[in-house]
Amino acid sequence: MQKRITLKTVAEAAGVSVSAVSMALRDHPRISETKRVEIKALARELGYIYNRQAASLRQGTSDNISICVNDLHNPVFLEFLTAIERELRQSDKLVLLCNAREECEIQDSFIRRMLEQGSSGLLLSPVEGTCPETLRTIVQNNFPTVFFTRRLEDEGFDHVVSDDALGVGLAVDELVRLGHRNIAWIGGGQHTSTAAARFEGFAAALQKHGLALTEAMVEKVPETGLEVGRAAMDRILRHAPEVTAVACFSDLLALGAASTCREAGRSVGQDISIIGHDDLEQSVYFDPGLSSVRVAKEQIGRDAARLLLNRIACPEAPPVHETVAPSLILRGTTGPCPVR
Amino acid sequence: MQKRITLKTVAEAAGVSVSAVSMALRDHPRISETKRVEIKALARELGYIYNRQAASLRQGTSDNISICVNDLHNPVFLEFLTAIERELRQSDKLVLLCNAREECEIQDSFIRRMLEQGSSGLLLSPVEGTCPETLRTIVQNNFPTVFFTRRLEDEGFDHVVSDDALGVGLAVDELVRLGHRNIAWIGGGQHTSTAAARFEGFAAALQKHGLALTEAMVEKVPETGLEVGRAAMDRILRHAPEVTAVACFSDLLALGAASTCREAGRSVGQDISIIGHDDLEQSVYFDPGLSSVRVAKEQIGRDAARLLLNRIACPEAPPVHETVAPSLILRGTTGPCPVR
DNA sequence: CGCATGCGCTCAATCGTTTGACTTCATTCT
DNA sequence: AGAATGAAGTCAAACGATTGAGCGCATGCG
Repeated sequence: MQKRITLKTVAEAAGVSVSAVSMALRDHPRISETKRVEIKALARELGYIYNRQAASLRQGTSDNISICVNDLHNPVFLEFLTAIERELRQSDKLVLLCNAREECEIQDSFIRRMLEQGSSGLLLSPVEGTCPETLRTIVQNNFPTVFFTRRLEDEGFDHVVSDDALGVGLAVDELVRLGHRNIAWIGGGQHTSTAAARFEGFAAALQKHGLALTEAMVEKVPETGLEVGRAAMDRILRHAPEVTAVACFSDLLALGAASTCREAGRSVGQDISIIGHDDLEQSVYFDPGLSSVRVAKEQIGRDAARLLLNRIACPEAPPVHETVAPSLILRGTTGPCPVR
Repeated sequence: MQKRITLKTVAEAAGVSVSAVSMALRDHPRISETKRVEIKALARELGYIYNRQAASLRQGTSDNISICVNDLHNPVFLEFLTAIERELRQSDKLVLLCNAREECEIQDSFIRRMLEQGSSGLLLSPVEGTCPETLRTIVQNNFPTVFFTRRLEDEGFDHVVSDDALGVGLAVDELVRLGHRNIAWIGGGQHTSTAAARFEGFAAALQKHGLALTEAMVEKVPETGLEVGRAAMDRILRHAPEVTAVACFSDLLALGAASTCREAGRSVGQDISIIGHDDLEQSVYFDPGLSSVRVAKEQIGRDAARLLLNRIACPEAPPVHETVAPSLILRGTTGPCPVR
């Protein structure tokens, strides 16, 4: 096994100094056109591999960016990631991804590791119950960080989130307009800003329309999976049969709820209306298509990425808080309130 | 903004040499118990952050491992990842993840970047049409690499895959046992080992049972999403109405197909049987539960990770090829062939 | 002709950590 | 007593790329 090809190897082969090679490869003007071409060709031929560890040790910077997502099991995060990566690829940053699976420990060790690796910034959709220790690490090392999808109470950090309360408000308004009076809620049992805001939006909207919020009509489930939605809907059908419409924290919950309704012989969109939240790419393909609150994922991802680049360039700027308005997408799961 | 805290900072504060601090932090026996405790406490107090770039530059090794997945849109890859990460976390390796979104260029630049970063190994579920250039990069730098879920024709690499042909064979056997004679196929239009093997398994099984394979009954779609499955099933219903059972390349396709059938008024599991492949975690929650070929994701992920660690430890060992047998999981979407 | 200018390149220090060689001092063995 | 051993550190040379300073050499100008 031969030794690693370094600048030195190339320099010796080309009969020039190490610095000349370094500069040639980076198109530094101090090196002549002819030499540059020659050196580059030689480097390629020898199979030279740039050593970023050495480079960034010397320079004190790196051009990779870390993303830590609370849980990839919800496909909505994939959509955020796509938008973020699209934006960051343009600036030739490498994106390193971590799926924290809603475990604080995973998130923690990833962040620490990224600091050790010299990552230049972090995009964070924090896990439920993110420990203060983690935040301290970020602050102490002033690690450029932008929160997205979920924010913290601490106002000192940048964040880009959806206007969750507004979104649920839009959903409830539409259900009321369709004549529904007994509207249930599924989701929002997590201790996250998103869960809190969406439920508050629900409660506020009910109040605005003078509707009651009874205990049997609220299912504060702690997760967002399909199966959880199914079970929650089952409880609602049994304990609150008067319900004709359901607003859900997420599309996954809504799809689960719809499946329970169908099983119970209630036609979704006619006997009972269901609205999700997030507007997953695949929600349009369900039968009937899921009505949902469309979170501006493209914009949130893009803006979070840009904000991070700004923050890296200018660490002392005051924190930026961005709240992006969602919109309502109506498909087949919502319809007029059935007459008794 | 203060300068970065380094070993030197800590050493000066503790009144010892830089090497002493380095050794103390790594529990080197040459440092006494008392000094070690003292130095560690001081390092923590000062907020010392280990600089891995410097360390691995010096050592010529790093302890992070890269995973590149062809496309996270299929949730089955999340399940593989979970298994892999579980295994690697034990050995205190950092896992760096890339979603190649089935684009060769993304995969390519990730791999190159990982070489530059000094990643110690790669787990790769290669994108469709992985270019030879990429493989050359891997070989030339003898970058320890294990392929999983999809393999290459090149026998020189390690791989861990499911026995795809066997899996589809099991599915067809079951459908035949249930009395079906007109069995259609959806999927497998991609240029991947998985697509080829699953379709071959289908064709071979039909032949074994003396059944015909007509063109109208084969939908070689190039993707695996829900919507593609829906469209494919639609074409089958129109052009091959005699079909009573469908074997699919993936669960996503199968779920799409099932949705089309329901829409067309065909009761899935009674009028028509559908079998998926992969056995996604969520497939059990659909209504009716999806029958599927269960790929041993836990085992494949675990073994791929272990294989990689072996490969890293021993780069010259002969390549290992592992094929893991899947099993058949029957739920509600399969039933006896309806009598005419 | 002599001196400044600038081009094109080399030199050497540097980033932070690791590690084999070396030092110092105390203790043990012969 | 003198040599040998060992414990607990220190020293300095790496790892590979970058970069400010420096150095010939040719050209231009007065």
